[in-house]
Amino acid sequence: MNYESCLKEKKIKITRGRVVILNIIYNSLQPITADFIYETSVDQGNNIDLSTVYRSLELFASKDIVDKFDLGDGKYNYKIKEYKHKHKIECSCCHKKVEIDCPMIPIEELIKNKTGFVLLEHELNMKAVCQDCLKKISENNEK
Amino acid sequence: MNYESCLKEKKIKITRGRVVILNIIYNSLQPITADFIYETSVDQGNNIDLSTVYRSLELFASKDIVDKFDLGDGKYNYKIKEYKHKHKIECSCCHKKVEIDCPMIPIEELIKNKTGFVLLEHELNMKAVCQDCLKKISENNEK
DNA sequence: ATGTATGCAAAGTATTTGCACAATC
DNA sequence: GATTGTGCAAATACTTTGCATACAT
Repeated sequence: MNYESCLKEKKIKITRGRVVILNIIYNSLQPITADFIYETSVDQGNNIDLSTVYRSLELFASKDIVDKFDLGDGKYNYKIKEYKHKHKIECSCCHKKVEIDCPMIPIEELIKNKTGFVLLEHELNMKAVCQDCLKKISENNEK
Repeated sequence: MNYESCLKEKKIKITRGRVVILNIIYNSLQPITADFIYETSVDQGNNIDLSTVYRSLELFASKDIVDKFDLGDGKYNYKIKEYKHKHKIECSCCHKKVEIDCPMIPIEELIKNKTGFVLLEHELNMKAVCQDCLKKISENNEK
C-alpha cells in the first residue's frame, strides 16, 4: 500500500492506526486538526483513540511527514509536507550560512484563510546576523 | 505617560492593569507569554489577575498593538507590533490585489530560536490566484 | 519473543467565562 | 452615573501521560 511504503521509508512501524491516520491526512485538501482526524476515523468505523492520533501526529511531524502549525485559534493543524525545500540564510557579517526548512507553509494557510488567495510561488530573501557576530558587535559597543 | 497615549490613540480605556501589562511587554526584548506577564506583574507588586492579562492581550492584539503568535510549544507569545508594513499579493489571473500585514514576525522569532540568526531585512514576493479565478478555472475544467 | 504501540482513564496546561464588585470617563 | 473592566472561581479546550494489554517484526 501507498501509505505503508511512506512509513517504511522512515523506519516507522506499520500499524493499523498509523495507516488510517495517514490516509485521512493524505485525503484532506485542507490542513486538519487532531480532533477532526479522530472524528473521521470514528465515522469510517476505523476507531482510533485520540491519544493515538496525537502520538502518531507527533511522530509524523518529527519525521517530516506532516507539517504542524497554529493558525491562531489555539489548536494545531496538520497537513502532509508536500515539498520541503530549504531557504538559506547568510550572516551579513561573517558570511556563515544556515539552512532552514521553508517557513511559508503556515503563512500560505493564513493567507488562504484571510484573503482566499492561494499561493503558487514565493521568493523569500533574508538578511540576518548570527549570534556570534551579534555578540562581537555588542562587546565592541561597550568599549 | 507614554503607554497611556498609545492606549488613548486606539480609544482604549486607560486602566491600571492595561498600563502595567503594556509596560511589561514594552520592556521585554523577547516575545513573552501571558503567564510571564502575570508573574512579572506579581513580582513588581502590581498584581494583575491572569484573566485580565488574557483579556488585555486579546484587546491589544485586536487593536494591532501587539503581535500574537505560536512558536510551536502550545502557547501564545506576545510582543509589541513595532513596524507593520504590508505585503501586496496580486492574482496571477485577474490581477486583483490584496494587502496583508507582514507575516514574517513569527517566522523571525522561529528562526531566532532555531538558528540564533536575527533577521535584519526580508524581501517576500508571492504569486497567487484568488478564489474567484480558482472557481472559474475548476468550472472550465469540468466542461 | 521482544520491543513498541494502543486504549483507557486521568492529569496537565493554556485559555475562557460568568458574575458581583470596582474603576473609569 | 452609565458603562466598561477586574478579580475570583469555575469551566472549557487541547494535549499529554501512566499503565496494563495488544500488536508488529
